[in-house]
Order: sequence, then C-alpha cells, then structure tokens
Amino acid sequence: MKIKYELLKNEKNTQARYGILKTNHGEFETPMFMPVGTLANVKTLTREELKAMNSAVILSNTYHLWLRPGSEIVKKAGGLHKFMNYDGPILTDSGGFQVFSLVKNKKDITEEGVHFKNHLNGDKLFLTPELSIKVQNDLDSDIAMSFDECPPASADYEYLKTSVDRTLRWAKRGKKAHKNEQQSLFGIVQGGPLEDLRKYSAIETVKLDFDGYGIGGVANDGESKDDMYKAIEYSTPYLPIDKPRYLMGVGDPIDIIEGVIRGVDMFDCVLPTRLARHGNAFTRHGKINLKNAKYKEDFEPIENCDCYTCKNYTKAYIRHLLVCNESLGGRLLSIHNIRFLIKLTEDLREAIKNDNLLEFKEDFLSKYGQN
RNA sequence: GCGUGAUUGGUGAAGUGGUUAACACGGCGGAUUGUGGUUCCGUUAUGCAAGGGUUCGAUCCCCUUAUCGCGCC
Repeated sequence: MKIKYELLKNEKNTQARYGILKTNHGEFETPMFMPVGTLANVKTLTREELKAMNSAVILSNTYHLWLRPGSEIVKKAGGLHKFMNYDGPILTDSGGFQVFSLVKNKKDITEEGVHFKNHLNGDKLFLTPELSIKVQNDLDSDIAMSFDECPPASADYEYLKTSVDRTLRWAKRGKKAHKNEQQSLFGIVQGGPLEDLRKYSAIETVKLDFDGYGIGGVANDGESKDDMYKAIEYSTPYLPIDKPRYLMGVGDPIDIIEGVIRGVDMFDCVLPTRLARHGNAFTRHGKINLKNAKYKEDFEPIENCDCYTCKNYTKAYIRHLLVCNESLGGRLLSIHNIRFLIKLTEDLREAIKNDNLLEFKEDFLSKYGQN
C-alpha cells in the first residue's frame, strides 16, 4: 500500500502540524527526522542502534546504489529492506541532487535528462526521470522521490523559471513511469527563494497528485537562512494538508525548528553523521568540537542525554578516539547526534500538542545560541 | 690528539649575501544542511647551535667555542 498521512493537530500559533505517517513498515509520528544512509547504510551504525535512538524512516540513494552495487543486484536480494536488513521505512532520493552536488562541473541538462560523469570513475552517464523511477522501483523503497533539477542558489529568475518548468515535466514523466503499487511517490517543489516561483511550482506539482511533497533546492551553497525560510513559507501554504511535507536536506537544529513552524513534517540531513565523523557534537548549548584541547581531561559525558554514548562514555575518551582516528569516535558521536535531532523532533511534537511551540523555540535558542 | 663533515620550528627537512625562511607531518582553531567514512580552510620558526668578525646588509662568507658523526695514529 501507499503511505498514509493523518493530520492529528495544528499548533495554535504557527503552521506546525502533528501527525502520523503510516507505512508498510510501521507507523510513525511527525514531525520527524530521517538519518541519511546513502549507500544502504547509515554510516557506522547498525539497525539495532538506529532503533535504540527511536529512528523511524531512513533515507537512501538512487544514484549511489545505481552505480554500486547496481539496482538489479538489490532487486535480486529481495529489495533494499532485505539487502540491508532494515525493516523500517526507507525513502530513496532520486539522484537529482547528486547530479547537482557531486557532478558540479561537467553536466549537460537537456529536456530528456542529464548527461554527466560518474563521480567514481568518469564514465559517461545519462539519468532520466524514467530511469530514476525504474531504479527506485527496483530498490523497492517505501517512498520514492521525483527526479528534479536542483539549481544553484545563485541562479537568476529566468533560469529558475526554466528549471521549475522542466522539473514539472520531469515529475509528470516520472509519475507516468512509476509502476510499483507498494511504493509512494513524492513530487518536489522548486523555485529558489522567489515567492511567485515557489507558489507556481507548488500549485502545479500538487495538480499532478503525489503521495507527498518535497521542498527542494534549499540549503544549497551560499543560500542565506532567510532565503531558506522564505522558500519554505512560500511553498507550504499551497500543499495539501492531508499529505506529508518533506524539507529536503535540512538538518541544522535551528532550521528544523523553523521548518516545523512553517508546516514541515519530515527532514533529512547528513549533518549529524558528517559532523560526528569530523569530531563535532550537537548539544543543547550549541555545537561543540570534541577535538578541542579543552576536552583533554573532561571526564564528563557530552551532556545529560539518554543516548548510548552519553550513558557510557566521557568527552576525554571520545576526544582520544578522534585524535587517534579510531572509527569508534565517529560512531559514538553519530549515535549522539542522531539521537539529538530525533529527541528534538520528539520535543517539537510535544510542543505542538501543548500549543507552546514559540516558547519552546525561544527557550531552545536562548541555550543553543545563534551559531 | 690530528684531519674532516655537519648543526635551520614539536618532528622530517628545503633554501638564499638583500623586502614576509619552502614543503610535509604534528599542534591549535574553524567549516560542513536530498553524504566527503581517509574532506576542506586558517594558523603555527621576529628566527637558521653560541659568541665574535667581514659587509651598506649575514641563516648563507671568515674565526673561536660547543655538540654530534666519520677517518687516521
């Protein structure tokens, strides 16, 4: 079956929503945060660890799995869930963003699709909306994403308009090619930070009738926070209330709060795991760098937190692991950082239920700082 | 004892009679938003063993001393 979103409550003072997302692999509350497992694996973590931190949906990637091991192999394995031994819901990204982020220079965007080079070995590749959907059908994820174009933050109006129209045509083609009745398909709203383009993109995408809607093209390099928040608030008013809204790629704690306030239900981001591998931890008092010399003799946990890492390890030990390049350091921080964001969404859901989201935000910011 | 070669940051080291002494590692700090698992950026020797001399100017040339290496009695 397709996923079902049930809206249970609107927060009184904001656009925030509390709801339930029903999938073939369980029911989960929203707003939610989805850890990223690009290569059919949330880097360094096992499924037991993900469950222990109350993680629900994870994100995986069409482009990467298409290249390695190849979607036919995942299909042979019985689909992505069986292949990676994960029985929770999986969302697959379409590859649109990867064409943008991994293949910065040599790409040729045509009406038919995108010509670009394999980021691993330089082979010529051609990805189309139909092929992206075919790969995602083979992967058999719970939620597939439309193949979109993700233009740079610096793109001008003319380019953005052209791009939005092309993404709409690609969305239509992808929907037509979509065969998997067990799999839901999301459309993606684009349009940069511009009100009329976001509105247009949202309205036209909704006309195609998807199972949920991504808000894309956000948090691209150079984009200001203000532009990001505008992109969200220019999009969500035109999205149906009975379908989930997914802000693609967003992950900074403050951005998650701002997204929720503007009516977003789902987030994903590499930040918690990437920051972890580079030695950084989210805390309620801001982000810290565990490699800093000041933690050399700090025998306290990162903070008062219910995660496995904080219950068992000190900052001094984690620092030692990081400094020595021991992979357990990044693993322990990944556990803490993902749990931090998931806990944040749990707190946000409570705040929505209690109609005190703005107070929650103010309190959070006063401790967390403004970055 | 005589002869000879060396001595440059925390480490391995480049280098030149003329403004700010390469580069690498390490250290310290920062970045990171639909993944970069090993990434990117910044910073880190007011000084070239010590003292004296030549010179407009010496880390570089000369002398003495110290330390280390090599060869010979």
